Amino acid sequence: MDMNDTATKLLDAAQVLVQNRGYNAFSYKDLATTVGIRTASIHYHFPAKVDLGKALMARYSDELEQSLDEIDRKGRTNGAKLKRFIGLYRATQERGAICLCGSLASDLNTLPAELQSDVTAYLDRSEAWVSEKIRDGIRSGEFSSSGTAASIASTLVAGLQGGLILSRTRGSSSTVLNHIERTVLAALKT
Amino acid sequence: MDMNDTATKLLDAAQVLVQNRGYNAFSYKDLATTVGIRTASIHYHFPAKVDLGKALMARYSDELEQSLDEIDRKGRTNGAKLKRFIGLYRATQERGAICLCGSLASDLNTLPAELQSDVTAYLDRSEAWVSEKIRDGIRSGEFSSSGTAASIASTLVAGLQGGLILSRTRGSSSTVLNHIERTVLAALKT
DNA sequence: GTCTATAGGTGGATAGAC
DNA sequence: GTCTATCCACCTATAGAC
Repeated sequence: MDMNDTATKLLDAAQVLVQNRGYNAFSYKDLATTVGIRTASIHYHFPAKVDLGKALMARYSDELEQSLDEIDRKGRTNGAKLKRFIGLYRATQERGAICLCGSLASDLNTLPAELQSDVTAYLDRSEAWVSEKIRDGIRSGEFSSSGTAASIASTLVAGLQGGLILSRTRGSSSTVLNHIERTVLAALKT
Repeated sequence: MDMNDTATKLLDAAQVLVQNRGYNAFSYKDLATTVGIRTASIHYHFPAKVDLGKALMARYSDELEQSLDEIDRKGRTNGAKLKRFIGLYRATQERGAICLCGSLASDLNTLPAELQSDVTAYLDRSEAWVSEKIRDGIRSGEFSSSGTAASIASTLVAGLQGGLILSRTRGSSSTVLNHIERTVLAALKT
């Protein structure tokens, strides 16, 4: 899979546009301008917009799995793994963007059903992974929480998605993600 | 101000549409169909779409102030006040909607600048109010937190906004807001 | 694979009659 | 205040030449 083929360039450009403007606010024309071809040519690679959306979510979900694998390999404690997970969102924030999935989720009711389910699956997967790390940490004594793993995981994922959205109104100096990290990690040491 | 005049009906319909589908995904035609007039007539009340958006935010911000006033009057403790604040979001969730401001914030880069600043102001105000309750609670000894008021306030507001967005992918049985309430209130008793 | 040309629909918005 | 009629820009998508 050539990283410079047209399909990949289109996916890259589309992802930036969705993360910055939303699924309904970008057009094949925007894409065509960015990549340097005509709108009709895009339809050769992605017959309909929903096909582009599906491909976007497929790639984004693959990348999530790779990131989680890497975190599981490199993180030495569950706490360190959670910090690395939060780091994924920080990287998005630094680009002034929001999560691809958060963007799609906020437009959920306007999406084709086949795209909705991909969004749901991604968010479920994120939450399940976080929940697992917290559960492990509680079992091993690393954490000692008064709350359940599910409660804290839910709070973290919601906070990260909302935090990215809020931080765009604050500019690049936003400290929302730091606040969330601190609060959630503190909740794991009660 | 007649609650049944056309302008109010238009605002009501537009608010539902923005909270369910987003600012860019609703049209004057949708509005016209709902209210039972023609699209051209809408322009008499709101010359441009941005005027409608501004009016929507003005009303929503007024309602926030009223709600916060009421909460300050009726809530007996800071903890009770925070629970009531979370209750505002629960009401939105039960309608299957998201916060008007969360919806607009996720489309922020596509909005006219004059609307962007209204969104920012609303979110800042929410966070400032929450922060104040937490600070009061810490001072009075009701709370005993290891985190700062700003950190926890930020986490709560981000969590609520993100929580509403996530809970749409989970259907009406979503318990995200309960999780957030539990986690944040626990963070105030460390 | 990419192009030109075009279709068919929808967007916000305006002019002017009533 | 609401209507009809209309404008022009934009959207996704298709047909068919190259």
